[in-house]
Amino acid sequence: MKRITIYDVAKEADVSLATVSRVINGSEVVREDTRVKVQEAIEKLGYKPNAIAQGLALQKTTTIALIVPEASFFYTGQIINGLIDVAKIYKYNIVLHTTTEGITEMNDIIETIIKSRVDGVVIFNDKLNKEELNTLTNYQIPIVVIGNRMSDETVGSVYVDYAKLIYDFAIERIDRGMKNIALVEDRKNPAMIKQLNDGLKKAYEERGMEFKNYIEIPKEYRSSYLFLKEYFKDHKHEIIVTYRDSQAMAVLNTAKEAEISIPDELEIVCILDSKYNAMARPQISGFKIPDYDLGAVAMRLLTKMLVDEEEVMDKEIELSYIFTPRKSTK
Amino acid sequence: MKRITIYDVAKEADVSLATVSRVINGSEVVREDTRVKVQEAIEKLGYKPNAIAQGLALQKTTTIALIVPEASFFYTGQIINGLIDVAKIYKYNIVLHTTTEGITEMNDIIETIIKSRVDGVVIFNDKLNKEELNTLTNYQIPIVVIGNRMSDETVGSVYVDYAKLIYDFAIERIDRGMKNIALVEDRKNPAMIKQLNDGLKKAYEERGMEFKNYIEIPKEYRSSYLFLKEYFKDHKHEIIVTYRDSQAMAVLNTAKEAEISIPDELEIVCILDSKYNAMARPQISGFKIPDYDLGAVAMRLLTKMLVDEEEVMDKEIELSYIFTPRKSTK
DNA sequence: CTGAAAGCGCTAACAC
DNA sequence: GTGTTAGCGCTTTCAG
Repeated sequence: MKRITIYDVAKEADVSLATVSRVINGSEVVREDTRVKVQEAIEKLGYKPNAIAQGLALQKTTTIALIVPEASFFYTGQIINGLIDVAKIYKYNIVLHTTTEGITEMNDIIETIIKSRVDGVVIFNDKLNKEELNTLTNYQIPIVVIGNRMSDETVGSVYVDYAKLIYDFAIERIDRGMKNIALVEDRKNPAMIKQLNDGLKKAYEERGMEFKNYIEIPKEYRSSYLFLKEYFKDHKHEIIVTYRDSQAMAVLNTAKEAEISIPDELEIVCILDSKYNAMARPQISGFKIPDYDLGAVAMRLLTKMLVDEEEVMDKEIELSYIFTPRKSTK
Repeated sequence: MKRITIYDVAKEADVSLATVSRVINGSEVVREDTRVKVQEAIEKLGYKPNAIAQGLALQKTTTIALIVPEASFFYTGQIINGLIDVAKIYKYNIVLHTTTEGITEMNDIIETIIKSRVDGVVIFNDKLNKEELNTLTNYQIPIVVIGNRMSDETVGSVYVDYAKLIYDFAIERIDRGMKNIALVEDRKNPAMIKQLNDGLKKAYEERGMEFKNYIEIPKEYRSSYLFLKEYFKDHKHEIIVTYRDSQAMAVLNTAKEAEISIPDELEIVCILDSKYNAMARPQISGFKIPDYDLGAVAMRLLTKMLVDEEEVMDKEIELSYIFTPRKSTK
């Protein structure tokens, strides 16, 4: 099947290529019968406009780049779904880039993004430093960050305030007399853990105490599970907070093995809720983070920035969350 | 920052644009000093070649389309990672398309894929019927299917033979006297379940029996869990096979609640293994499917097809699996 | 080894 | 309403 172009259609319909172009783009100024004639020619030849050529002519690709940390599809799947659904509405294509933990290939990614002339980029949380961000903004590429508030004027951000989330939670618990709250490190999400740590610190300070129960997983342990198994031999807390479901389950399993009764002696709370929390026994409490919305709102914000150029107020959008108490909470 | 083009670089370096193009593309025939001169100009101006224009000129986008079912990032994440890693090596970009269960927007997706002039497409399992596939092949777009063997000559496929997998397993168990094996329906993955069902049927037939324990989840139940809770009141099996981890956990939880002892009275096996299987108590046995490899091999196959045009032998690649017995197996 | 010029497929003034 | 034509930014013969 020969590549068929707008010229072929023009010839077939016996009009100029300009007219075909008008028909394709739904321009109003085409007489009905010629429109039909062109449509038929298009149909007959199976013509599909070449988006690349359109992109060149229009200086617009209707494509955005999405950068996500590689391993985390477990946690970002819903966000991506939200993003894609909105992108579909606005006919945007998404090119997917992933960053591998540790390997700083971010420069390569930015390089290909610039070359590919996408209209905008959405990036997950903290994997972007100031300098890299500047490279992008220098090339006038609108950016929306998911997961972190960004103070930068030029980029948008959509996030959940984890510090506030855990702060509110901690204050409430402390005031009910549960002063022994602990937070489990998560090597894969240092930025999140920092926010949680900050929130806890603040809560404790405000109640005239100091937050000390940050449970670090020593490097020599391959998994949280293995470490916690040891940890519980001589540690006790009233509440343990983890970021991911798998860590919550590690706490759950090791606590049970140490014969710590849940929820009577220990409450377990997982920040990032998932269906697996509900499948654990006892079921683990969690915060319902609006992941789908994070993606959808981010994409919506980006399209707005793409249309209104600079004139989008409110480039920082904070979404809220809901605590879902389950059996791991008294 | 003004958009800077190859002309600007040419002017800056005082050469023709043809020469700049040669430098960009690493053509051998450029004298060293002019190459340096051009490089410096590129550096100075911060020039990045416009991939869109290159695409137009070369009739090649170095981009492939990836189509995955929307909800399933949980199960396809690793496959995507494998695919992306290989794509990176060959400098291919990936545009991501998702299909929503039930909604037949496949035609829209195919439409945009054709328009976007990608070099090839990778699609997950069975979400593609013959007709849609033909649309793509008519436009000469190489296709690789992940998850199903395809008999079609023009498309490649990378898959695990689930029928064989479960057949081997069943034969082994039956011969050890465990004749009461059951399979749980999975509405989200009918094609997979069909393969499993076929494999079980074949195994039973060969042993002079009939396979009857296909556990359908009636539509009125919102989750497998709710149904299985009822089911176990008057059903008993020696082995229950599920496709996804969440179903295995539903079996696990409901069986425990029905005071069926695992693994003594009931063995649970999950086809698609995951870390959550290992976190359950007792830990659930599973088959280690080479998901990352499925993606990586698919992408590698596609690049081969892209280069060698038609001349790729062995367009059907079967990958194997490993049974991982855990505590849910005696 | 380098430059001139045609062409990739399409859009958008500008004429008619 | 419709056609003509000049780009969009780059690659690639073909001369020189």
